[in-house]
Order: sequence, then structure tokens, then C-alpha cells
Amino acid sequence: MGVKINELVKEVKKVVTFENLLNKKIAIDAFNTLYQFLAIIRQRDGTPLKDFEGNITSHLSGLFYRTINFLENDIKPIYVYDGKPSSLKLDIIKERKDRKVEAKVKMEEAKKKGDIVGVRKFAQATSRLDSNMIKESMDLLDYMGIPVVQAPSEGEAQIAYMVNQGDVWASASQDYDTLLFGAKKLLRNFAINRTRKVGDTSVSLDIEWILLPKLLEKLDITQEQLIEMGILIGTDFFEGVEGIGQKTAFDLITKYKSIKKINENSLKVRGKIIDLDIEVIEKVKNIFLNPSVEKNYQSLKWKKPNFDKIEEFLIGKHNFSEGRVKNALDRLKKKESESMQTSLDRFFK
DNA sequence: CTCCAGTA
DNA sequence: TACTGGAGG
Repeated sequence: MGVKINELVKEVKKVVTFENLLNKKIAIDAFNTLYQFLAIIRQRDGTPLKDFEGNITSHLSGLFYRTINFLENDIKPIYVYDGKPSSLKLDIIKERKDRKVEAKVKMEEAKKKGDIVGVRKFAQATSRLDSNMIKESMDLLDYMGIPVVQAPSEGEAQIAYMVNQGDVWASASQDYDTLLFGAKKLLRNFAINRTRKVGDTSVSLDIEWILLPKLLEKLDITQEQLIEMGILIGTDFFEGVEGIGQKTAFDLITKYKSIKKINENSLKVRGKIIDLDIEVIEKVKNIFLNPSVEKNYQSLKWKKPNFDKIEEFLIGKHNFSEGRVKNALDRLKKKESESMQTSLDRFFK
């Protein structure tokens, strides 16, 4: 899910185009992206794409085509995978699991009723990434020559570290959590710009660019206060306070400066006094302020794609259409010969 | 989500 | 050439 601070971020977000990102190294939250593909790449009846053996392939389709678009546009993606979740996250993980089971039941019900919209909606909510899907997505990226970084715990924390080290230019995720982890730059809707229809009108989803220092300046709060706001609203590591959304959290932090002070003032929200366990709060804050990250990750290198392996994997193993895959790979090959040409040109100058 | 063939 | 809707696996 991630912390909901979209309203607060609104005023500092900028729109960027693919051209603005030329030759930039962008770290992508792999789980976040794969889940998105899994939820969205489905048929009208809610069934995900599958190969002949019944293995789900929606995530591979999304990953493959989108990554090729990045390469074709001279963007250098790095995929960062989550590792072992913090013990504080386990409650949330269990809750999500329960919700998925619930969604499956609701999907069956909708199916019986012939409610097509409902079936699709609940089917999306059942999306699960298993270890084999994760492994295969890494294999595909490896064949494509894209660097992959395994985070010891939170991928978002790892990305924040890499951004702030200057090893990558920005973090790409739909969640705002990298901001809580302190990443200076965040990109949202990071994909080729496309119009998407909502109802009967089409809306274009721009790539959003958010600078953490700008956000803190605009809100006139510190990084620590941003984290405390996140805790009040709710993050993956703490459920938040019922009745407190982004607006209230911002007002409270602005007025009282800290959760500790908010506690001391016995403030009421929805008739209940806010009384948070400071010890727990400190633990959550510590996850954001001192996260477990891998500092000696492999140097980020983009290798030549192994075209044969990709074809064998997608066409041979997972029943992707030969025409589409070869077409996409041809775009890559063309890109390769172009860049070879420019480096030759440079050499002869 | 992204691709691609059909349409204006 | 730009756009749209249905299919992809």
C-alpha cells in the first residue's frame, strides 16, 4: 500500500517527460511494479495472462515490454527487490493475505451473479506474487542485461540509499515510502506516457517528479516530522490512527511538532484520545531513519541482452507470441547498432 | 499495462 | 499520421 500523502505532495510535484530522463539511472521498486502488472494485465473477465501450463505471465509481459521501452529511450533501469520484511510489517502482511482470501470469495460470488465488473475488481485484489514468479522476473531481467539489486529488507530503503549515494538518479515507485526513507528524488507513473480511459473520458498520466527537499521546505517540516506524519496516517509498519488522514496529520505535526507532544496534549480524534505507545513509535521511526540496507551492492552494469535466452524463455517456455517478442527485440537490436555507430563516430572525431 | 491492426 | 479498442498468454 504505502503511506498516503498524495494531497501534501500535490503542490511540489512536477511533470517530466521521457526526454528529461535521457541516460538517467532509475531504481525501480520491483515488487511494487510486478504487483501493478499482476493486478492490471488481465482479460475482461479478470483472468491474468497464462502460458499453456497455467502459469501466470502477466508480470513477465509487463516487465518485458516496459523495460524495452526504457532501453529504447536511453533510460537505465535497475530493479530493486524486497528482502526479508521487518517484524513490524508482519501484521500488515497477514491482513493483506486475509483480504486476498476475502476477495477470492467475493469474486466467486460475483461470478455466480454474473457481475462482470465485480469479478474483475475482486480478481485484481487477489493478485499474489509467489517465489517462482519473483525468481522468473529476475531471470528475465538477467537475460535482458538489466542490473538487479537484492535488498536485505525493504526495497524502498535500499533505493533511498542508492539515490542518496548518487549511484542512481531517482527512485521509481507508485508508493511514497522512499520519501520517508529519505530518497531525494521520486518518480511516479514511470512508464511511457499513455492516455488511459476513465469512464468515457481519456486522461493522460504524466510522469511525476518529486524532490524531497522541496516537499519538506513547502510543508515546513523536518524529515523526522514527515516520518511522524506518515506514522499518524499509517504506513506498512504501523496502522496509523483512526480518523487521522493527511490533512489532520499535517495540521497536528505543524501545531505540536511531534507525536510525543501530541500525546502529552491528550488530543481527541473521533472522541478518542490520541495515546500512542512511544516505544513502538520509536521502533517504526528507526526503520525509516536507520533501515537495513546493502551498502556493497554490485556495481550497476547494463550488459548486452542475451536475445536467444529471452526468446527461449518467453516464446519457448511461456508461450509469448513470437512476432511480438521478436518485434520488441528488433527495436533493441536497432538501438544497439545506433549506439555502436555513435561511439564509432565519436572515435573517429 | 502495452501492442497492434483497423479506422478516419 | 493519430487514435481506438480488443487481444496478449
